[in-house]
Formats: sequence, C-alpha cells, structure tokens
Amino acid sequence: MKYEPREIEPKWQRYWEEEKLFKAVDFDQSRPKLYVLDMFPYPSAAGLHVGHPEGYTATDIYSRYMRMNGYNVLHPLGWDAFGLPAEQYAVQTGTLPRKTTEQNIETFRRQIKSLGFSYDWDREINTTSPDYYRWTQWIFIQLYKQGLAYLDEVPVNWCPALGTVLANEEVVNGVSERGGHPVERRPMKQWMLKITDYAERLLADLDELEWPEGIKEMQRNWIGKSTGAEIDFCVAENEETIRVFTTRPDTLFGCTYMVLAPEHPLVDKLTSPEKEKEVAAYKEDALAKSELSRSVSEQEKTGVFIGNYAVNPVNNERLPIWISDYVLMTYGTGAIMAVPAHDERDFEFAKTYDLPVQPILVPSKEAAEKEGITPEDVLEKRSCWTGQGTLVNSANDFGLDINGLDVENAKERTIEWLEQQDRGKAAVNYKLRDWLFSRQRYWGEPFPVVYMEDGSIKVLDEDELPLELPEMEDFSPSSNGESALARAEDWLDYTDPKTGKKGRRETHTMPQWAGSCWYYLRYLDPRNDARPWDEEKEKYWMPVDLYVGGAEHAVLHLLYARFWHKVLYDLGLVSTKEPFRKLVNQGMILGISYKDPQGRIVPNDKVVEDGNKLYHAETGQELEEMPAKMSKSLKNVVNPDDVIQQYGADSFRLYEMFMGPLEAVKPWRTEGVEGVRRFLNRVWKMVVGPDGGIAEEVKNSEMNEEELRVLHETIKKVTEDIESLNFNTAISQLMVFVNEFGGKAERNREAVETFILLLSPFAPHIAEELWSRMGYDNSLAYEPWPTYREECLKVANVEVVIQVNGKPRSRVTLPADATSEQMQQAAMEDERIQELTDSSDIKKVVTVPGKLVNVVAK
RNA sequence: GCCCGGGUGGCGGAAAGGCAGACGCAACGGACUUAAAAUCCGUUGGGGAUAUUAUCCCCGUGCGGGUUCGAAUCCCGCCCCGGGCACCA
Repeated sequence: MKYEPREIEPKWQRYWEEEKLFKAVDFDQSRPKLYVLDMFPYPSAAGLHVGHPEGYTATDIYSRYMRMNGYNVLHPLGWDAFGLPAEQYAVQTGTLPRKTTEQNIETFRRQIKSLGFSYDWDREINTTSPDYYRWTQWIFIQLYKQGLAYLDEVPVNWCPALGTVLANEEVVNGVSERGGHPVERRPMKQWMLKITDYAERLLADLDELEWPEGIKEMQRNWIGKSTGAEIDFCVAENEETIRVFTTRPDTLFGCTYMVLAPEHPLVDKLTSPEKEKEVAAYKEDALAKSELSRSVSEQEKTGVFIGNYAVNPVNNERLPIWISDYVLMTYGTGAIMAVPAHDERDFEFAKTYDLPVQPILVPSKEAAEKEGITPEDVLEKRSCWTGQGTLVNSANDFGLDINGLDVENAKERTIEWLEQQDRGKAAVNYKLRDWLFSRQRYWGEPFPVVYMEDGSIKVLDEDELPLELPEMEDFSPSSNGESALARAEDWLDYTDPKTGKKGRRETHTMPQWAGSCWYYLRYLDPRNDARPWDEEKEKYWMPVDLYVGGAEHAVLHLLYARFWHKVLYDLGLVSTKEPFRKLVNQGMILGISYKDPQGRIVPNDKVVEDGNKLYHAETGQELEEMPAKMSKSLKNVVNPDDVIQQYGADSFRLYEMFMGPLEAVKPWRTEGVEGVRRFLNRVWKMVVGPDGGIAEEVKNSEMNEEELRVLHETIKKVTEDIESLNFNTAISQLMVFVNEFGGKAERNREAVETFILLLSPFAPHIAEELWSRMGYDNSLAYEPWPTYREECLKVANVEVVIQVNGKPRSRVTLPADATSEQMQQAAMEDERIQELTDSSDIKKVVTVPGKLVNVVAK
C-alpha cells in the first residue's frame, strides 16, 4: 500500500480540529505553560506564499515537541487586516474593504489549515472586527489619559499618490515604502504618540531580551541615544539666546560659527534687515524640498548668513549665525555650534563659504597615520579630525583650561565649567521621534475622539465603544488630506448622551500598526467583552516565550509593541516589562531566477533551455542561475497550494525546514521537495506492509550494537536540535535513521515507534497515520517525548586517526576507552607511522581520547 | 561613509580547535523493465602516482599573514556578497 498524503492529511486535520486537540488550557497548574507566537499575517489578495509557512512550521514543530514534553502550550493565530493594501485592493476591484478582507482571510485560513499547524483555532482574532478594535480604541483612550497621545501641527510626510501621511518609518529614501510614491513635507494637524517618553526604557530593557543581536542593535540605532551637553549662546546686541545640543562640548574653543535650521523659530527675529530677502528665499527653498533631496548626504552644502552674531561662552569670540538645511529642526534643538576643524559636515560647509577653521585637538602621530594624514595636517587646517586626541588652544581667563586633556576628560571639565557659569548642562538626546499616529484613510480603527463645538476635545466613554467604522460606498480619500470619513454625514455628528452637547468626530483613522501592538494579549482572552483581557489569564500566560517572524519588522512593529506594552505595564494592566522574551527571525525564501551576463535578472518566462544551457528567449544570451526575491514580475513565485497538491503538506513542511538554518536566506528548489517526499515514501515502506498493515519486517527483534547506537543517537540529536531550532540537522538525522533501519529484514518495533514519535512534530500527518496503523487508538500529540540512554551511545571500538605533524596518515581500531598510553603505543606500532617517522626525531605525541593521535616529528 | 550578517563540492548545506564536505539535490554508471517512469545498488572536491579495483601522494573552506602539535573554526590586515542606517551635531 502506497503513501497517499492527499488522503491521510485532510483526515488528520479534521480529527485534530474536531477533537480540539490543541486547545490551550487556562490556569492549568499541572503543567508548565508555554506561549509560542507567530507574527500574525496580513491577509493579502495574493494568498499565502511559501515564506509565510516557514516561520509557522518552525513554531509548530516547537509547539508539538513541547506538548509531548508536558507543556501547556498556547499557540494561536489571527489576522492583521486593517491597512492600506487592503483598501487599495478594494478600490481597484470596487468592492468594500470589509468584503475583500473577509475573502482574503478565508483564503489564508484555508491555506494555513491545509498545512496541519496545531493552532488553537478557538482563539482566532481579527483586528478589523469591532469586538477587537473596541479595545484598540480603549487602549488609545488610556494613552490619551496618560498624556501620551496629543494633537500637533507638524510638518509631516504627505504622500499625494496614497492620499495620506506616512510615519518616518514608512518613508524610505524619500518615497513611500509601499508603492514607492514621492513624499512631500507639509504641516498638518495630527495625532502623535509620545514614544520618546519611553526612549530610555526601550533602550535599556533590550539588554534583558533573548533577541538576535542584530535586531537589538537596529533598535538601539533607531532610538539613537547620544550624550553630550546643551549650551546657551548669547546673541550679540540682542536679548535672545540660542541653545544648541552637542556631543562634543570639548571642542567648544573650536567653534567658529553657528547654524540654525531654516525652520528655527529664532531665524526671523535674528535676521538683519538687509539679509531678510535672501533668508526668506532660502527658507522657502528648503521647506519645498522633499525629504528625499534633503537627506541625500553627498549633496553640496548650502546656506545663508543671516547678518547677526552670537558669542562663544568660553572666549567671547563673535560667531556669525547662518542657516542651512544640513541642520535638522527635528533633532536636538535645531541649532548647532559649528566646529569645522573637528566635524566633517561643518568642515565642508566652512570650506564652501570660506569660514574660519580653528583646530583645538591634535591626534597622535599613529592615529593620524592610520587615516593617511599627519597631526600637522590637522593643525594647519588641511584635514578635519573627528577622532581621539589631545586638546590645544583651549583655555580662557575665566577658570577653564582643558589644554593637554584627552577628549573624555575635556568634555567632563567643560560641562562642569558651563554648569558653574550657568551657560549649559550635561544633556542626553535621542534620534527617536514621537510616533505619528493618524492616517487619512478609511480602512483603519476610527479614533474614539470628538471635537466639541465649544472647542474642547472629548474622548469617548468606555460604554460608547466600539466606535464602528461606517459602511460607505465611496471610501477613496479626499485630496485635501481628510479621509473618506469626512463624507460620512450621519456618522460625523455626535451628541453627548449625558450633556447633549454637540461635536464632530475625528475623521482620521489609526495606522496599521495599532492592531498589532497588542494582539498577543487578546489571544489570552479573545472573547472577553467586558475587558481587553482578564488580568489573571495575563499573569498565567505572559510573557510570550518564543516569537517568530520576519526581520522586516525589526524596528516598526517590535518597537511600537514594546512601547504600548510598557505603557500597559505602568498602568498595571500587564505583569511583565517586556512582551516577547525570545525572538527569532526566519530568513527569506528566494525564488529561482536567472541573470544575463550583465547581471540583469531575467523573468522566468523569458528563459529557454537548450541542452544543459539556458538562454534568453529574445536576446539569445546565455543565462546563469541566480536566486532572487519572489515577485510576480519575475514569475518565480511558488504557490504553496500547488506544492501541497503535488507532494503533500508533510513534504512541504519538511522541505522548508530541511533547506537550511531557519534564520538564513535560502533559495527554493522544487527538486528538494521531491527529495523529502522520497524520504517519506521510505518511512512509509519501513512501517507499512503491502496490505496496509504493519510491515512484516517490524518485529520484536534484538537490535545490534550499531542499530542501538543509531536509535539513541537519533533521539539525542533530534531532541537537542529542536531545542535549539536547528531543524535542518534534526531532519538529516531522521534520514540517517531510515537509511539504517529502512531496508533491514528485521526492524525493531520499539525503535520504529520511537522514530514515529521523533518524526511527528515535523510531519504530523504521516506520523499520526503510522501511529494508528501500529495499533494505537489515540493521537500521538501528547505521547511522552522519547529519551535516550547514554550507555547506548557508546560503542566498544572506535577508529582512531593517527596524524603525523597534523596530517592524517593512518587509522587504527581501538577500544573506545583506550588510555592515552594505549593510543600512543598503538600509533607507534603502526607500520605506516613507523615508515614515516623512522628517519626523524619524535618531539612529542598528542592524544585526544577516543579520537586521534598526533605524532610530532622533525 | 557607519553598523550588523555571511563567503565551504555542480547546488542547498554539515562540522564542542581534532579524519572537511554529514544529510539531501543534481550528475554519472549499474540492476529491474519490451521501453520509460518509479524503485533499488554504486560512484561523485580538484590534481597526480602506483596499479589487475585497491593503495598512496599533493592541493583544497574568499585573499594575505599570524597563533597552535593541529585552524573552516581563534587573532590581525584586505576583498566580495546580503541586510539595515545614513547631514542625528
């Protein structure tokens, strides 16, 4: 009887679902809890692609394994379904987003279920369901009440093509991350979340997380903490002071001019009458520039002198004040002290406008040499030096002398002096900015906010939630920066049920990230309609023990969710400081593509095969294989439905895990799926006979030493590899087992049963089927995980390598527990070794017990 | 430019400082078959020597050095590829 995944897979999927086999039990005190979470998918119209199930398979294997180890596993899934792509798709097809979203979810659910994952489907959630988003709104209200949500008129990233503003995180190189449309800066009234209040904690608490170092580093860079000083500069002939932030207070004596951001509030006040025209023109220019042109660093520096001077607090030198767009209003104080001798940007600007350069720091000869310059180059203003060195020309008559100090001590001393003089203080700055939280879109959570006629802002009461999204025929955004909701007449008008006062609802909606900021908490108590979650359940299940998802969420989702979690923690609503204890990023799966000799990637439908070679159908150029990101345009997308149809879900799962390490980027090869399918065929034939019963070779026979060793080696390796998520090597060990036992005339029954259990987390359908054919009535999902016996791993004799000067020259078989002396003796007696060493002196002999002897001879 | 990853057969990839290439794919040879597919068995890093089939030698983990009895693995200096950040004072 043949292995037929198409028959057995749906059967077991039905069984698991009907029996609710993977139900997570709240408050089970008899077993330790384990929360294993996948980043929930965004159900697109294209359906699942092969990248999604990679992480899901990994967490499924781990969950199934841990259940067999006696854990009470919470492993849920849901849908992150609000957001721009769904709305755009709905606009294109002319259907309601709610409808298309429902269809997409249905497709995703069907596809995911066909892979046999052990989710607790009773906990399925959907961010677009009013039962869910009422609590997203509720959390927003808590943020508002904490003063962490505020309205601000800010220059934002307005994207005309998408008809919405975007967060800084959603703008990449000046164009929208989705779609690549141009983005311009434009002042608008927006909801902001004060994530900056949490910058320090978001940074510090990274240390306690078991996350990939790279992701933590990316978050650290994003938060961008710098320590330095704030220094006040008096303006000559004026009452004003200009405050700057600098990380290099030690270079204050080298400051020769100042620069303000063009938007700086003091610019107009400080501009001299004769410079007004020029300044106004420059400001207009700078503001019109998009983020793109403004952030290209190679661009030449421009600026305008505003006709006024500030005073350097350490030496009373007059410093011309300039404006330039290389100074950003959004970082620090929007003003800088320029130290051209020791800052590349200031140096470049000073060269352009012929401003004075004052060196005050000399590098050591060696340090300078490494950069290909000399200390004289710095002192004679030919080179800019930003590294370590010794301070010079840095003393005044008012008690500050930092000459001869190194950078660190000079910083400290300068700050001390500034504090004494009341001219500055130590300060910390973060690159992180507040989170722009509104979108001019229809398909998102409505803000529970009303603008009252008297000008006040009212957030809705808890009993007014959910504020449901009105159903609209036309939900395209308006061109003036308001969302479609501005046209929802009936919905807009609000009358306070208690006071009777009237108002108009907020027409913006929340960004896609809102729903995913707290979904892991809703899984704990998904049907609670009195509270977002039960606090006791939260205490039982949290934190998430393992979180698996793509690295593209390194800063966005993962930073936002941590921020909300910390707010909830401060409100006493959650019991842990951090939501996700251990994080793993699965690597992308690439498609097979081809490149021409110029390195250009050619779409797969333009590739023709002739003999063993590949050619471009049109140009005739010879092509070379090259993996590339799967995309419709390259025609290299693999559809999981096709793979499952042809090879089965177990083969699909096994192949995705066998390709290579979970975190690595790997190219998809359908031949590889055939390989693991062949493996499962051999597994089937190892257990099942031609009549469908147990194969007659499976019996209560004695195992020989080698079989015993392979069995226990397999238990050990598979166990350890699942623990460390090295699924590829676990699978190769399962293959080793089948290579050993598969063709044998006698296959020990116990060994075969153990093997089925070891295989079950990876290929659960075939494992269940074999288990039941072995005569068991119950699912194997809660069978105890096999354990290995140390003594069975040992073998009586081992082959010991004998090296001469580190090169393997001979091998001898010795008892595994041979002593160093015995090994040495065997090496010396070896004919080949004697031959090789007889004309030289033996200097020493190194032995590694059970492995190797190295004879060092000269 | 800066910060992370990573470079091992034809390909995906294995290797607590101890026999490099486990496991799989592909390829080749053979068995079965009228034939093919499927399946099974065998070979497969490169070069060379001896040679009735086995034995041996040299080279080989991006490049160049170093540490060590011994390096894919550790250290120093480069090159290339992938990802992230990018006028953040």
